[in-house]
Amino acid sequence: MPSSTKERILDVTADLFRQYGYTGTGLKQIVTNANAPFGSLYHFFPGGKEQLGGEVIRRSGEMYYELLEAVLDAEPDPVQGIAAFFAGAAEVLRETDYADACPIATVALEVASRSEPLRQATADVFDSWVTGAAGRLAAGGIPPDAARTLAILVISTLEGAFVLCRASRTTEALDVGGQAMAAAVQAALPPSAPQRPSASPRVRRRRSH
Amino acid sequence: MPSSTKERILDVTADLFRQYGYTGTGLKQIVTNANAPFGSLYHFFPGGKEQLGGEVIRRSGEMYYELLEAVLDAEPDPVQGIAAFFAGAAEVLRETDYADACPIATVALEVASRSEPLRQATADVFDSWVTGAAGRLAAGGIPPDAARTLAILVISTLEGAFVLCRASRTTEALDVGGQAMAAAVQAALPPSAPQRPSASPRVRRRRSH
DNA sequence: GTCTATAGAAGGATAGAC
DNA sequence: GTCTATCCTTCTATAGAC
Repeated sequence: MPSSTKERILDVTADLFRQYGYTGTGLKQIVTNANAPFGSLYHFFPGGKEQLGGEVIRRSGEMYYELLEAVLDAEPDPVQGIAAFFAGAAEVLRETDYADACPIATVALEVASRSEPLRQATADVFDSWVTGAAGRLAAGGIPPDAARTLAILVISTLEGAFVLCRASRTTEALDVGGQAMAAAVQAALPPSAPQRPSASPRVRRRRSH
Repeated sequence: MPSSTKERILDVTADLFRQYGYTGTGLKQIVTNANAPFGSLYHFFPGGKEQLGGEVIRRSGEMYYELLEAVLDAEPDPVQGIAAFFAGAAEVLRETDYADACPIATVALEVASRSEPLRQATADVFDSWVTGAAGRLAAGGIPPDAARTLAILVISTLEGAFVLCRASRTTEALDVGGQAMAAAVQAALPPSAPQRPSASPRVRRRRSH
C-alpha cells in the first residue's frame, strides 16, 4: 500500500510547487499527477488551493528541516556539516537537472504580496529553520545572539545560491556559499572547542593590533 | 510627454513581475496598468508574453545593476558601499510594504524549469551582475579569483535575504547580510590598501613567485 | 499604430451520482 | 469517500475595423 490519496496529493503538490511555484501549478495538474479524482482534492482540502498550499508549505518546511538535521547529525563537526549540506544540495540540483532546490522559495516570493495566510506560512517555515539552526549552533558553543545571526546568514546564502544556481544551471554559487558558510561557522566557534579529532591543522586566532 | 506606450508597458510589467512574478502577472493587468490598448502589446511584442518577459528581465537587470553602481559610486570605500547597498535595499523594502525586492528573483525561480529562453535571460542578468561586481572589487585591490567568489557570495546573500525579508516582513536578514558582506569585503581587501581617498598611496603590484 | 471583440485553452471551484 | 461532468472566470492570443 503505497500511500493515501491525501498524501499523494500533498507529495505531488510539493514537487510541483518546488519546480513551478504556486501560480504555475494547476489543480488539474495536481490531481492528474497524483492519480486522484478531482473531487478528492476538495474533499480533503475544502479551502481549495490556498488551504492545500498552506499545508504543503508547512509540510515541505518540516521535511526540509529534517533533511538538514539528518545531514548535520551525520557529521560530528558542525563546520563539516554545513559544508556537507551545501554540497548535498548542489548534488541534488545537478541530479534533478536543476529543478529541486528549496521547496518553498519560489512560492514564498510569489505569495509574499498576494496571500497573507500563505506568506505567514512561509514566514513560519523560515523562522523555524532559523530558530532550529541557531539552536544547533548554540549547542556547539556559539553564543545565542551570534548563533541566530549566523543561522540567518547561512539560510540567506543558501536560498540566494539556489536562485543563482537554478538560473545558471551551475552549482558555483552553492560551492562558494558552502565554503564561505563553513568558514563563518568555524570563525564563530569558540577556539577551545576542537571539531575534528584527526590532524586538522587549526587556524591560529588572529590578534588585533 | 511622459513616455511611449512601449516604455509604459515595459515599466509596468517590471513592477508587476517584481511583486507577483511571471505567471502571476496577466497581460490584461499589464495593459490596464499601462493605460495601453491590448493590441499594442502584441504590436510591440509579437512574441507575446515570453518576448515581453525576456525584454523586461534584461532591462530590469540592467537598471538594477545601474542602481548598484550608483550606490557604490557614491561611497568611496567599497566596504561602506556594500553596507549602503544592503541598507538601501532594506529601506526600499520597508517603504514599499515589503514588495520591492529583487526585480527578477521571483521570475528567475518560476521560469527556471519552464522556459529556456527566459531562464537564459535571468542567467545572463545574474552573470552580468557577478562580472560587474567582481570587476569593481578587483579594481579595489582584490585578486580576480577572490573578487569573483566574493561577488557571487554577496549577490547570493542579497538574493536570499530578499526571500527571507519578504516572507517575514522584517529586514533582519538584509541587516545581517549587509554586515556580513561588508566584513567579507573588508577581509578580502589588501591590508595595505586604504579605502578612503584622502592620502591614497598606490597599491604595489604583487609579483608572482 | 490604436483599439475592440472574441476565439480557444486553462484556471479554480462546485454539484451530484455512485 | 470516489469519480464525472460542468460552471464561471481568467488567461493568452488573434482578427479586423478604424
